[in-house]
Amino acid sequence: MTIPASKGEILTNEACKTCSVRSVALFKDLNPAVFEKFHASIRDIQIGKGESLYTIGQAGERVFTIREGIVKLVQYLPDGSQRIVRLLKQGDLAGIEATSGSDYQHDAIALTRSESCAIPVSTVEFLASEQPQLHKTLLTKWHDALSTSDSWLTRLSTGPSRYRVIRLLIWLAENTHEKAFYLPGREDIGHMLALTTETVSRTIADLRRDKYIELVRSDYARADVKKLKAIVKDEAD
Amino acid sequence: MTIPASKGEILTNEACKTCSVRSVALFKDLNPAVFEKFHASIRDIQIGKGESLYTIGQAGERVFTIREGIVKLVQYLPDGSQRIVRLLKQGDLAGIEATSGSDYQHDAIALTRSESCAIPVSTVEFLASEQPQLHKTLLTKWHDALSTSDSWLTRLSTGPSRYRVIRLLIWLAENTHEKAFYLPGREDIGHMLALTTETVSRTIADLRRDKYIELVRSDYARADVKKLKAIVKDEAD
DNA sequence: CGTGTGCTTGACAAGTTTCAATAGACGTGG
DNA sequence: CCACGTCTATTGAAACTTGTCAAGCACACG
Repeated sequence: MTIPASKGEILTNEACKTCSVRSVALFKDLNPAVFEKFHASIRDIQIGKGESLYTIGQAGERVFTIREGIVKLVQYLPDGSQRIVRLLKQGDLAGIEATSGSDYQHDAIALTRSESCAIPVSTVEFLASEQPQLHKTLLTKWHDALSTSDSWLTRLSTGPSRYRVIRLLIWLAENTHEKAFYLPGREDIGHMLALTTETVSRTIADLRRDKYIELVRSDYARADVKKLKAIVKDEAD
Repeated sequence: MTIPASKGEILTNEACKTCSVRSVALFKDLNPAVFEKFHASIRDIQIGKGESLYTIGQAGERVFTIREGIVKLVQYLPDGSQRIVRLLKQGDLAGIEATSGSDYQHDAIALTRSESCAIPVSTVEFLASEQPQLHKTLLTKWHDALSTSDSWLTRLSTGPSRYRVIRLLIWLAENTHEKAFYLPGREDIGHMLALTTETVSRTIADLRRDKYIELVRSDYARADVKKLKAIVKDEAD
């Protein structure tokens, strides 16, 4: 199921310059002349739903800037049960632990068809030594990851099932530009919130009956974010 | 309750050279001559149980290397309930988000009397520009924080209360050099595991009756780690 | 037009919280 | 030195939430 990163295509320089995530990407502040020299080491990786970018325990040789799609990071307990510890979306960096010389700590699996740039760690390291600003961008990426992790502990793993599901829906709705957002399968949601699929299914069915959310397709939904926030007493925007 | 970091004492250069956490500290690889120039900006901060190193929302001006004690990082939900997202111990870095220019994201409160070194972010930044190795050490610290966060999601926030308590006890026992380890109050444990104090109390009382743990004082315990691991099917050492 | 996969629902069991009361530990001041 | 108040831990009983097991349903795909 894993797609070797080395299999990807090389993107044209032009494609990189007009990239949708350029403004938040790792190399956003990089001197174009310097960047051009290393451009060829970067691969365009496209994977379908259910395919993986990398696997837990693999040597961390590349980081992946997500351009499109949603990727789950999964860890496992000794009994085989799993936990989704984060979702990555446009602009996020997958496999960031590779930049500290570590093996990958998760399975990175696409929830939706995904596009990403695979960047060798050696490229990151070399460019960072030439352009110190990259260090700062990298720290920001670490910071984002840790903030998200903390937020998952505080907001998605605390309180009754209804609140957890609602907070996840708010997150999904607010991290999408379209009116409708991707709604993961009940089992995946369960693995994000430490709940069973049945409990998640009941909760979502309830929220639909109460008109807080509405399915536009089996895996796309629209939500009344304002009302949802009122329920969990989240600060209004 | 917060102790302004600027109030701390200056440590002698000698004290730094023989520091107990020197081998894992931020400046472990630093050229002594360079270090000496910035030594004076570092303060020795000692705080008692219940006092805080910094508070959520404060401008992140310093990072703190913990030399002694246990510090909890706390976040809050809109309804006022709290969640402990990590515990810091000897060698860990508190307030690491300050190095990415962010405000502090938690309340950092001592569970036991604690000693730490307060290092201005400006010092870290300047030294990093002189000694690139420091960048790598810093990335390692970020990586440690994120690994711990992931592990709290996977191991401490998943499964029945008994398993969560046991996994926390294992963590506490393994992160202590003495035979007995610090056992936090039931309420704090509850905030780490997303359980009520009553549930935690019952679970710990049960584990005591079943002889898996034994209190040597109200807040210190000894545990049969091997048996505990067998229960949660953790890989034996 | 079956077959598979994922979603929903029901009924019951198990686990957890809630509310309330009691018991212990500890420090203060009489 | 003991009495008292405070704070934390423990325990019980009832209410509630979530998990488990089992069945039915819907939609997609071959």
